[in-house]
Amino acid sequence: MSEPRKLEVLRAIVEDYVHSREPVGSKALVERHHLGVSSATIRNDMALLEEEGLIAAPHTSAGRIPTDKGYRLFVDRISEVKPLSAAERRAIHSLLEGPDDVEDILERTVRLLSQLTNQVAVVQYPHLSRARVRHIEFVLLAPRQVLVVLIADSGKVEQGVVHAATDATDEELMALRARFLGSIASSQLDLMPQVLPSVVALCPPALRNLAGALAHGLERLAERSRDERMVMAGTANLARSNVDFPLSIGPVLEALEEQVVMLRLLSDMAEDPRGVTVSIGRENPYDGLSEASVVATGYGPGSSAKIGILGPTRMDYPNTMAAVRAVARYLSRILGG
Amino acid sequence: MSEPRKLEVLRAIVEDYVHSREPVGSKALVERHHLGVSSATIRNDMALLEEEGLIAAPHTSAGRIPTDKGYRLFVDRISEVKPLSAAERRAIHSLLEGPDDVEDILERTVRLLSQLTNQVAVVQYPHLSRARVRHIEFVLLAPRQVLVVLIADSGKVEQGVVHAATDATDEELMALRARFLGSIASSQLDLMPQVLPSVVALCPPALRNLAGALAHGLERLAERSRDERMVMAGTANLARSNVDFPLSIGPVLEALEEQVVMLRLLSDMAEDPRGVTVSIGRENPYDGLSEASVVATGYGPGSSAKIGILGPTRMDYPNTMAAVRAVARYLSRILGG
DNA sequence: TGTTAGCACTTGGGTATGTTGAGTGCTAAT
DNA sequence: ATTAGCACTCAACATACCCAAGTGCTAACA
Repeated sequence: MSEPRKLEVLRAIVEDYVHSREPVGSKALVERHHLGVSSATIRNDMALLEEEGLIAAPHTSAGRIPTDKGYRLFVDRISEVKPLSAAERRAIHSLLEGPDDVEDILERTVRLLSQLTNQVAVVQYPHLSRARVRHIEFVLLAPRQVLVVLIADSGKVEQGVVHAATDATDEELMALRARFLGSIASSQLDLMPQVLPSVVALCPPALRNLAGALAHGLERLAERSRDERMVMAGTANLARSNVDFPLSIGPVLEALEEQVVMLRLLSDMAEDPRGVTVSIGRENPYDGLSEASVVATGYGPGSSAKIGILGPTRMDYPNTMAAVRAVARYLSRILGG
Repeated sequence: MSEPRKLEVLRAIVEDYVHSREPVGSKALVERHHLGVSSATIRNDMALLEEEGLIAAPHTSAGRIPTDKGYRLFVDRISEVKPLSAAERRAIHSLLEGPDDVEDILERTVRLLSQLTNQVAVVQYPHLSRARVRHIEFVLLAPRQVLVVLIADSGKVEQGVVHAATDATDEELMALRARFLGSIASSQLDLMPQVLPSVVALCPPALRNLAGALAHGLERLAERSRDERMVMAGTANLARSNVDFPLSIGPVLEALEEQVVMLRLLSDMAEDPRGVTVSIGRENPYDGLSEASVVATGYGPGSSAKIGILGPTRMDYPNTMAAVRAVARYLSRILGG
C-alpha cells in the first residue's frame, strides 16, 4: 500500500471526526473525500493505521477515531497551518486597537483568542526580566506596614505589603526610596537580587533592618512579575463544545483554577520551530487534562511569555494553530516584542 | 390541617431534596422525619402546598420538588442560619492569616468561601469611595504616553495609561504631580471629580492640556476602583455538584465571565436585615441563572461591597448562608470595616 | 503486489412490549 | 382532622428484536 495514501486517510479521518464528532467508517470516507479507491482498500489501510496505534475503534462495528498518537502525527506531518480568513484578520486588528495598558491589552487579547478558537484562551503575563525599573514607591499604611510599589518601564505595576519589625516613619521611607531608586533605577528587574544587598549594606545601621525588609519586598515583586500571573477567558466554551461529548469538564476547570498548574504547563512547552507548540491528551503532564490539548506559543521579547488555548483533543488543529500564531504575533507587535 | 405542620413538611421536603437530589414522596418523608402523622396526611398537606405553588411534581407518580417560591418561603420563614462547625471556624481563622495586601486577602477569602460552600464564590473589590488618596504617580512611558498610578490609603493601587495630545517631559509631569498631590492628597476618592477641575484651571496655560488629560485619567481610576472588579473561585464546583444533575453550566459560566453581569447582580441585591440576601432561580435578573441561586452579603465599610456565592437553586441554604455571613464578617474585621 | 467485490459476522442503537414499584388522589371509616 | 385502603399513573428498568453501519477476510482481478 502507498505510504502517502495512508497519511491521506489519516488526515481524512481526523478532519471528519473533528467536525462530525462521530467515529468515521471506510464507506463514509470514500464518499466525502475523493480518494481514488474503494472502501475495501481504505479498510486495509485503516487496519494498518490501527496496528500502528494511530487510530482506534470504540467498538467492533463502529468507525475509527484518531488516537493521541494519530493527532500527533497529524499536526506534525500532515496538517498545514491555514491562513486566517479576512474576517478573522479584521477582528484581530480592530479588537486590539485601544488603550495600551498591558493589563487591558492582555484581557482583550485573551478574549479575542477564545472567540476565534471557541476554546479557553490563556495568556501569561509578559516576563519582565528584561524590563527595567522605572519607579518605586514606599507607602506607609500603618506604623509597621509598608506598601511597596514597583513600576517597570513596560508599564507593569506590582504591589505588595511588607511588615517591618519596628515602626517606620514617612521620612525614613523617603530616604530609603531615594537610596534604592538611586542604585536600581533603569536597571533590569532580574538584576535586583544582585544589586539590592549592597544598597542595604550601605544604609546607616538604624535603617538597615527596615531596608532589608523593603529590599526583600522588592525582590518578591520582581520575582512575582516574572511569571506568576495569567489571564484567561472563554471557560464557557468548555461547556458548549462538549454539550453531548465527554471531556469531563470538571478536572479541566480545576486545572484552570490552579493557576500554578497552567503556568507550569505553559512554561514547560518547548518552543517549536514551526511557531506553535501542541501538547496532546496524555502528553500533558497533568492528569485532569488527559482528554485535552494545549496549543501555545511564545510572544513578546524573546518569546519568553506564553499564550495559548486549551480544548478537547478533538479540535480543529490547523485553524486553532493559525489563530494562536496570528494573535501571538500581533500581540508581540503591540507590546514591542 | 395545621399551618405549622405544613411548614414543617415543606422544610422536610427541602432538606431531603437538597441532600438526596431526588423528588421526595410522602412515605419516605414520614420515615425519615418523625412527624407524628401518617403518609396519607402528609399527602393531603402536600396537595395543599402544591396548590400554593410551593412544591411541584415532575410527573404524576413521582415525589415533589420545591419550587423557587418554596425555597423562598423556606429561607424567609423556616430555616435558621446554622452556626458553623468548629472546624469551619478554624479554617476561616487560619486561612485568613497572612499578608494583608487587599488583593491577596480577597483571593484567599474567595477561595476559602468556595471550599466552605462547595459553590462558586465571588467577591467584589471593596468600594474605595471613602478611601483617601495616598499617592499619585505619573510615569512617562513614551513622549505622549503617561502611566498614571493612584494609590489609596486602603492599600489599593490602580493604574492606567493616558495619551497626551502633545509631547510631555518628565519635568512637566513632576510639576503636575506636585500640584495634583497638593490639592487631593488625603481627600476622598469620590471627591476627585469635584476637586480636579479647579486644579487644572489653575495650571499655566502651557500645561493645561496635559493636566486635563491626566485629571481625566485619575478620575477614571477612581471610578474604576469604585466597583469595577471582582475575584472568583471554585468554578470547578459547578461541574462537580452537577455531575448528573442539570443546571446546565454553560450559561452560568458565561454569566461568571461577564463580570459586568455578576457585578450588577451583586450590587442590585438589596441588603437584608438578617445579614445575608438570597436570590433564587428566576428571581435573578439574568436569564442564564434561572436555575441558580445567589447568596450574598455586604462587607467592609458600610457593607458597600459584596461577597457571595453562586450555586444551583437546590443548595443547602442554611449552611451556605452561615458560611457567607461568617466569612463576610471576618473579612470586614480584617479590612477594618 | 495492490485493489476490489462480495459476504459473513459483530454490535450499538432504536423500537416495541412487558413488568415493577414508588407515588398519588380519593373515599370511607375512625 | 386523620388514616387505612385501594385503584390508578407513569418513569424506570428489562427483554427481545431488528436494523444499519461497519468490520475482516477471502477470492478474484489488473
